[in-house]
Amino acid sequence: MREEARATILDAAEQVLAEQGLASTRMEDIAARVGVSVGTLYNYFEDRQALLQALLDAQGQELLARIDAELERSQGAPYRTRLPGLLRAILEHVQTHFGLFSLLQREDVRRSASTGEDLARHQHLWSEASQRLEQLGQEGIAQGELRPEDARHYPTLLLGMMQSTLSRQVLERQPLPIEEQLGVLLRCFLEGARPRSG
Amino acid sequence: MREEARATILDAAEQVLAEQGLASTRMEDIAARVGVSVGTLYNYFEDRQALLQALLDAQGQELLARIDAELERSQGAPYRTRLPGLLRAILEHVQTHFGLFSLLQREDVRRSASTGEDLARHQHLWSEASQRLEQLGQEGIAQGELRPEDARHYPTLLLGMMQSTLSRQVLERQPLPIEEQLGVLLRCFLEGARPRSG
Amino acid sequence: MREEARATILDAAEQVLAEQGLASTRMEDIAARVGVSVGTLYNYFEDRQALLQALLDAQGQELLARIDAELERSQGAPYRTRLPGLLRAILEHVQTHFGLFSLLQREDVRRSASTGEDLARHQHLWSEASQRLEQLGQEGIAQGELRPEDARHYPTLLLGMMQSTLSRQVLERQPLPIEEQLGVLLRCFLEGARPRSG
Amino acid sequence: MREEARATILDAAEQVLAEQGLASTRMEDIAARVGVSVGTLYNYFEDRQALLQALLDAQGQELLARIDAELERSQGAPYRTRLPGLLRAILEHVQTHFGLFSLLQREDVRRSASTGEDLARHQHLWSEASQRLEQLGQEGIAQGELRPEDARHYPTLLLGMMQSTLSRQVLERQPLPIEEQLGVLLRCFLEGARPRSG
DNA sequence: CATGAATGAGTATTCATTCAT
DNA sequence: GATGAATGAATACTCATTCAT
Repeated sequence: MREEARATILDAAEQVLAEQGLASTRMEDIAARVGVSVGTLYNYFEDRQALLQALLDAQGQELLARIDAELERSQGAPYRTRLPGLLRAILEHVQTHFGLFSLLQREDVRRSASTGEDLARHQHLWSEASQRLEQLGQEGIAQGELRPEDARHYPTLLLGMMQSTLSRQVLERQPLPIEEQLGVLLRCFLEGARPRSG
Repeated sequence: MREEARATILDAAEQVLAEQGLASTRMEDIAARVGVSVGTLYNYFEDRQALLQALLDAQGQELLARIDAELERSQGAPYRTRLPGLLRAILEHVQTHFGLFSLLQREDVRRSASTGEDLARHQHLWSEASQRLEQLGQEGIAQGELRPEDARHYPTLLLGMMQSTLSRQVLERQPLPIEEQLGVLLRCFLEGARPRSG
Repeated sequence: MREEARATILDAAEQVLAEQGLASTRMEDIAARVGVSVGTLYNYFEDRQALLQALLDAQGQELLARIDAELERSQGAPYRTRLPGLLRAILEHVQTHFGLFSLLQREDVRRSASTGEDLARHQHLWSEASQRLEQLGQEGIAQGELRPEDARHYPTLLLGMMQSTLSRQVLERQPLPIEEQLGVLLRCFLEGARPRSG
Repeated sequence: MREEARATILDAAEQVLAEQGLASTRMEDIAARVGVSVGTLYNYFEDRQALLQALLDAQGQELLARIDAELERSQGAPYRTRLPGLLRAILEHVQTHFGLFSLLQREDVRRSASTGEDLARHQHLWSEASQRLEQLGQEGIAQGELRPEDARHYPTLLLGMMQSTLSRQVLERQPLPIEEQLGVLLRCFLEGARPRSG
């Protein structure tokens, strides 16, 4: 199966990339991890760039699929219930693929592309995810759970808080249980840092 | 002046880096931007790594200096006044050096260091900035302006929101006036997204 | 065959080295001589230093092997017969690889090694060869053919005389038949320059 | 004084050369040793090659002068007395400048010269020294102290024995007193290694 | 004359990519 | 389809040399 082989390669690529970083990951490293020779990589991907791109695309698709699945699952539930579910889904995905998630926001991928195609894809993923969050946000507003004022910034802010939280864990090598992260995020996002009187 | 020359080089390096990205910035590009030959770069910096490191260090120092200056200026003022000032200082700096700011969170810098020294420096900058934010946060708590519960996460969350906001502007090529960003950040951070009744 | 390829490269390297000298032999020169591209050299040797080292090692091994073979062959024969055989073996080898032989006594190789490992190997080769000569010398003493007094200097002196003889031939571009060299060496070493009366 | 400055530079050059080797001695190293700037070096020597050449020439001249002085001093004395004096003079000189002496036999110097001029000078020094030894040898023959048969090889052999003796001392880091070296050399050269009966 | 910052040609080394087997 | 040796363009870095001060 062609697709199976591609997936195997992408898995290996993600591992190596997470371990060695973008710049120091050589095609041979990936091949070695898969257990094949470099030539084989080129039978499945046009070139290095295409492989990386495919990896990012795959990750993006997986994340979106996960988001959609969660939204599907919780359909009809109230915003207060759906938001935590969605955030947990994202947190879990991003934590699993943290190495790549960092890469997603990195410029190399953008820059190293001769065309601006990569940038477009990245933008696309980001905006797709934002859209889902925003849609849910509309529900929140409709249910009186969110201030409508800053609505269009909520996705960005939420994603930013998630990322910095995860980054900090990596830097300090102190992983936090997902539930705790979730609690902090929800409290701060929904209630704000200022005490609510009464 | 040796220091002057170093600064000139670092300026050029920042420009080129922001334009071309870490991976595709060659020493010759930087030299060309300064208007000197490669050899000259090596008269001022041990090697490529040292130059990049010096650049990051300089940026870090500048940011911390700016933060400290602002804190100094607003000393004694109430938290509600000081926080916006501090955030504005950070926003302005980061916006000015956005290209590099992205770099700061990129792994290449971490990975390419054999010793892991870079990681340490990055950690250090990050934690220094966080410390300042946290100290101010303590004031906020003391003045009853902040919930003490999630205090240790506030710096991380604030920095994360700032970064994602800036990232989005870059991706969408729609710069936001600083005052507006500030407004969104303060409202969301302090008041939260959920409407405050009454 | 990996070993075959390595040997081919080493052969080419020796030629180029002998023609151009250590300092002006570029990796590309060697590659060109072999008829491959530079990259290929690096498929077989870690780096320039490793290639040179391998070359010296190979030469050393070959010389020692030749010495041992000759000693083996002449085993049991009287000293007066064995010495000429041994010297001829050495002379032939050194004459064949004269370019490299000069290199062996050159400092670059020593100095360029960060670890001093090269020095050790050179010492080792030199002392291995000396040992064989010394052992044979012991036979000579036992058979009453050598004064025991300066025994420990004989190997050094013999090797020195051989080298200077060969050097002179190179400088003056007047090669001497091996048999003649052998004659001079044996007469001078054994009988001395002062006439033996009677 | 122009000549004085040149001499100072050459002294420094010899030191650095002996310490670091030909390949790793940079013009700046020499300048630093003298305590001047690189530019100054170029005020006294055309280029690096010229400086090195001047150094070798100076050494050669010094050695020849020393030999001539010794020959002058011992003029009229019997061969048996003059030879040790001459050898001692050479040994002392070579031991003093051992670093350079090694260099003298190295090919880099020859090869790195675009013209074959260096080779010529080296040949010249070598042959000048040999001539002196040979002349003395003629006396030895005339006085019945030397076999005439191998006369033209004596200088080469003597110089070779001296060099290998010195090399060995360097390699083994066990300096030998000059008198002892002299003894070994004279005995072996004059008497040979084979016992003289009766 | 001395200085030493600037120069830039020259080289070792890497690694994505190809293609004959 | 898999292989992996060969390729060679690309790049960091060095250091002899120059020349304005």
